[in-house]
Amino acid sequence: MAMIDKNKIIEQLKKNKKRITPIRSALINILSKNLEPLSPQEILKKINRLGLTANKTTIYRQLESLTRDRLVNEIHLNDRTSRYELAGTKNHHHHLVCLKCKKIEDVTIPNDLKNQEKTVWEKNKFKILQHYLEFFGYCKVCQRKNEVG
Amino acid sequence: MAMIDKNKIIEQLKKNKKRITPIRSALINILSKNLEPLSPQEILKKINRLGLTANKTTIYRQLESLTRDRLVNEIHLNDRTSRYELAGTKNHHHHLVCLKCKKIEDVTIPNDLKNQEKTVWEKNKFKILQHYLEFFGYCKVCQRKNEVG
DNA sequence: CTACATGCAAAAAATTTGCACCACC
DNA sequence: GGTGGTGCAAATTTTTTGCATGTAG
Repeated sequence: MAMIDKNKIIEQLKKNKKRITPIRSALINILSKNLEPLSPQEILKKINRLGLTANKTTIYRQLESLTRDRLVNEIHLNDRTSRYELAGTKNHHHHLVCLKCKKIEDVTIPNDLKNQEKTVWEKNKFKILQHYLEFFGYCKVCQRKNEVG
Repeated sequence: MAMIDKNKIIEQLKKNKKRITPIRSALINILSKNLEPLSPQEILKKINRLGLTANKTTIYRQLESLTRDRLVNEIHLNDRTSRYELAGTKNHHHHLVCLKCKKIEDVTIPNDLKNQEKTVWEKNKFKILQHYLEFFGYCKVCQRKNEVG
C-alpha cells in the first residue's frame, strides 16, 4: 500500500478555508503513515514525539474538524475510545482486530455488503447510508503461537 | 418479537454463583424489555424510575460481570458510550441506527456474512471469531419527514 | 488584518477503584 | 456466616467548553 496522496487533502483543506498549520500537517502525516486507526491519545503522543508540543484540546478539535470535512473517519472498535483514520484517499474497507496482539489490519471485500443491504431494505425499509463492519479474531501470527486462549 | 426467557438467565446466574438481587433482577428485566442497546446511564435512569435507587458504580459492575458471563453483549455504536444488550437468548443480529431520530432497530441477515468471512480468511488468513456490523441511515419514519438533511 | 488555530484551565462526562457495610443463599 | 453485592467517595480517563492569545493567509 503506497503513501497516501497528501496533496488532495491539502487542496481540500484550502477549499474549506482551513489553514495548513504545523500541528494539522503533522496530524495528517501521522494518520497517512499509520495503517491502524488511532485514538486521540495515540495521536497526541506521536505528535509530541516529533518535538511538536500540542495540547490535547487541539487534537480533539482538529479531529472533529477533519471529521466534519469528511477528510477523516471516526470509528469505534470494541475499546472505549474513538479512533480516527484518513478518509477519502482510502477505499472503503473494514478492520480485522486481533484479540491477542491488538493489531488492526484493513481488509476490503469484493462487492462488500450489497446483498445484505438489499435484504435490509426489503425487510425494514431502512435507508442505509453507511455501515461499519469490524471483524475480531486472531491474526495470522497469533494463530501460530500455539494456543489462542 | 416475544418476551425473552428470563429463566434461562437466572439459571445461568445460579450456575455462576451469582445472586439474584433486586438490582440485578431489574437490570435484566430492563434489558429484556428494551429492544435497543442501552448505555449505563440509560439503564441507571430506568432503574431509578422503578423506585430502586441504584448507584452508577453498581450498574457498571453489574454490566461488567454480566458481560464476562456472556449474558450481556457490549457494543459500540457511533456515540461515545458503551451500550449493552442481552445476549444468548437473542439470535445474532445487527443494528440499524437512525441518524435522525437515533432509534436503533435490530435486523437479522440470512446467511449473515458467511461469504465475506470466507473471503477474509482466504485473503488474510485471519481467524474470525466474531464480527460487528452496524448500519447507519434513515428509518422508515424519518425518510417520510420530507428532507433528510 | 482578521478569521481560523492554539493553549490553558476548568468543567463535564464516562469509567474505575478502595473500602466499609449489607444481604442473598 | 461467608461470599458476593452495594454504596459512597474519590481518583482516573475521556471529551468538551470558554476565553485570551497567536498566526497563517
